[in-house]
Formats: sequence, C-alpha cells, structure tokens
Amino acid sequence: MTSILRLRARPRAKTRGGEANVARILDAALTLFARYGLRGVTVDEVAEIAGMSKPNLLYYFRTKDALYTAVLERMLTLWLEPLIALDKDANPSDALRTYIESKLQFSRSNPEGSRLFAMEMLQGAPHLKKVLRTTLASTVAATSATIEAWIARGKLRPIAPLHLIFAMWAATQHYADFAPQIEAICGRGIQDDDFFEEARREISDLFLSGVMIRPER
Amino acid sequence: MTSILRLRARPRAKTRGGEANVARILDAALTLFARYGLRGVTVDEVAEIAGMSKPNLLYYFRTKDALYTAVLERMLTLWLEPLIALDKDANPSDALRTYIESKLQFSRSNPEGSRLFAMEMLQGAPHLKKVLRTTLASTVAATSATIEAWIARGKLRPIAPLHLIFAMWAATQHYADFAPQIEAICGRGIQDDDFFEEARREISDLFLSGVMIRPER
DNA sequence: AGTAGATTTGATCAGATGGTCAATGCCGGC
DNA sequence: GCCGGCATTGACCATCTGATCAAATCTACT
Repeated sequence: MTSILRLRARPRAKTRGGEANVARILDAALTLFARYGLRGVTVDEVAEIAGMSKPNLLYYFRTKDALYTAVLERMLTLWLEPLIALDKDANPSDALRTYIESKLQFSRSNPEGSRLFAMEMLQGAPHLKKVLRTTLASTVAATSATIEAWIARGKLRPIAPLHLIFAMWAATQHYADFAPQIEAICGRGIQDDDFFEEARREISDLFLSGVMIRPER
Repeated sequence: MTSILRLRARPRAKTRGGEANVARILDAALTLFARYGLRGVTVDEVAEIAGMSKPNLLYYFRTKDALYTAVLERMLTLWLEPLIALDKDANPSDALRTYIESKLQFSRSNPEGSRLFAMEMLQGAPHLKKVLRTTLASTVAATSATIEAWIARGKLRPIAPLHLIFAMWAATQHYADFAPQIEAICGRGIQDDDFFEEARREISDLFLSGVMIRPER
C-alpha cells in the first residue's frame, strides 16, 4: 500500500499482540513527538512510555524516522478531514458553522495530532511540504472557489477567501496548540465541556458576524 | 538585575567583542530553538551558526538551559508588547484595528520570536507558566474589561472577550507560526509587502465586521 | 511434545552530546 | 614592551543515543 507521504515500510507486526504493540508505540510516539518534535525525542523514551525495550520498538519500526513518518501518516487523514468539509451546496451560514465546528472538534478530540502538525510547521514542514502543495492546496482552492461563489451571489461580504480560511484554521487550532496559555488565563481548556461549548458558540458567531451580510447569531 | 522569568546569571561578556559574541549567540540560538525547541538543539549547532567553538559559547552561557532562558527572556518583552496595547480610551474600531495590526506586525518583524513562544506552548510552557499566570493574565483581564465596557455601552456586539482575544492572537500569529503552510498554499508569505498589506486589511476587516455593531469597513 | 515463525532483550558499538579544564592567544593600559 | 585580565580552544570525560545482533522466549499449530 502506498501512502500520501511516501512509500512506507509497514511496521513488522504479524500477530494480534504485535499489532497491539504497534498501537502502543504509535500512541506514545504521538504524545512525545507532538511535544518535543522529531529531534527532541529519544527512541528510549518512546519505548519506555510504550512499555517495552528499545530493541523491541526497533523491531517494529526500523528507525526513529520511520516511526515519526508512521505517526505523521496516521494523523494525516484525520487532520485533513475537517479541512475538506466545506459544503458548497448548503447555505453559507450552515456550511461555515459546520466547518468551524468540525475543526474545533478536532482540536478537542485530537489535541496531540493538532500539536504534531503545528510542530511540523515550526520546523519548516520538511515531511509535509509535498502534501501541503498538493492535497491541501487543492482542497483550499475548492474552498476558496465556494466562498467566492457565495460572495458573487451576494451571500457573503467581500473577503479574501484565503485569509478567511487561515483565520478559521488559526482560531480553532489555537485551543489545542496553545492549550497551556489558555489554561493559564482561563483556568480551563477545550477539554472542559462548558468551555468547549462556549468556544464553539463564540468563535462561530464571531466569524459568521464577520462574513455574513445579514448577521446571523 | 532581576528578570521576569527568574534570577538570571548574566552572560559573561565584558568587552565590546564579547557583547558582539553574545548577540551572535543569541541570534543563532533563537533561530534554532524556535525551530527545534530546547531538546532538539545541540550546543555545537548554535556555536557553529554563531561562528565560534562550543567551549567559547559555554564561556558566555554556562549551560544550554541558561542560553535558552536568555533567549526566551530577550524575546519576552517584545512578545508581550503588542498584547498590552488595547487602548480603552480610543474608539473600539480604532483600538481593535491597532491591536490586530501590532500583533500582525510582530509576526512579520519577529517571526522567529513568535515561533519560539509557539514552541514553548507545544512543550507545555514549562518556562512560561509563571509569566502566563501573572503578567499575561492581568494584561488579558484589562483587555477583557475594556471590551466588556464597550459592550455595555452598546459599542460592540455582545461577545465573550476571552474568545475574541484568543481568536485575534491566533489569526495574527498564524502568519508566523504556520508560514510553511501559508507559503505552500499562497506561494508567498507575510514577508511579502503586498501579502502583508492584504492580510492586515482582511484580518482587521474580518474582526471588525465580526464585533462592531455598525460594520466599519 | 515438537517445530516454525514471531517476538523480546541483554550486550554491544560507533558516534554524538553537554560540559570541564588547562593552556594559549589577545588587547588595552601603564 | 610587558602585565593582567578577558577570550578562545583542543583535548578530554561521562553519559546518551540510534542502531545492530545473536541468543533466548513465546505462540499457534500439528
């Protein structure tokens, strides 16, 4: 099976137990890579958190780089999903609300995934450049076209679609990527049910008010 | 001299040349730490980019940690500056526009600084927790109060100030922190004059439309 | 019980890493 | 021109790190 990132040497698991180990390794690796990046994590650390010896981990993933790539790849689909879902046939206000909400939901249900990609960006996105220029760029092109069509039909205020898209991404990712800052200031974060609900409402309303001709709140 | 972060052992420079070296070290360290974080950077690398030997670097900064702290500290003032400047006596639309613009300007003039703090957040902000809970939290409290006062006087739509603040931070930081993503999609970034001007206008307009009662564009 | 194949690990290696130290180079003031 | 303190570095050290390997252990199936 080919992958979006590159041809990948599959991990070496051949039994149930082996697959469970691979899953534990990937979980541990996600946690650590999202925090410290590829270079800031040691194989020993990952192995310890995954509850096995270093050689055992390296039995499943030949190199640290292969492990990193596997982690990135496993998150990629989930990460791209909410970026794709701008429904051009729905009315703008519903579509945008859904778009924002699903991105915010990703920040909540997969904060480490969100941070992993933020980490990649900070490092210059060496493993993602290609995906960004192909898959993501065309996704964005489609979303931009949808937004521009709405503007042309007078359903949205004139706005540069790219900046709107970036602003929505940024505002929603922020709750995962800058969680310590938010918790230091608010005393709680996106994991808190009430806080999530509040963020969902406020961010959606803010952007809708920002772009809709007839403010819908 | 005490510092916000902690009592700091000053670098050991005692001559002009020494101070120039310290400056080169701090520059090199900022670049690398912003990209790879504390753990992902080696002293050797910093020394090489700063153009000197490792022992020589360690003559000025006793440990890697001391160097990291110095870098963080040097950026802290600059980083906090645009977060403080919400002028409660100006009219909301001017004040917010200025707030957004100065944050965006920071992303442009100091992208590595922006990324350094993003990196700290991803790592759980171990070196910043205290500042976040004290200096930043009270700054935010003041800004929130200003926004609430405007809402109370009917000058702004009702909105939860914290989420508005976070959204403005996020949208403006995004241009520095996610630069590779933006460049992969747009083919240019915040360093480009036209693109910066475009971002400035679009983001300001978006937020102002989002919060002002009478849309000002 | 026996076997093939999957899994696990202790021991080990070469190179990297943070940090130290003694020795040397350098420069301005006398 | 020489002296004292700042600056610089090669050599070194203990430890860490990514990776390898042969040997040992486990597991499902016969």
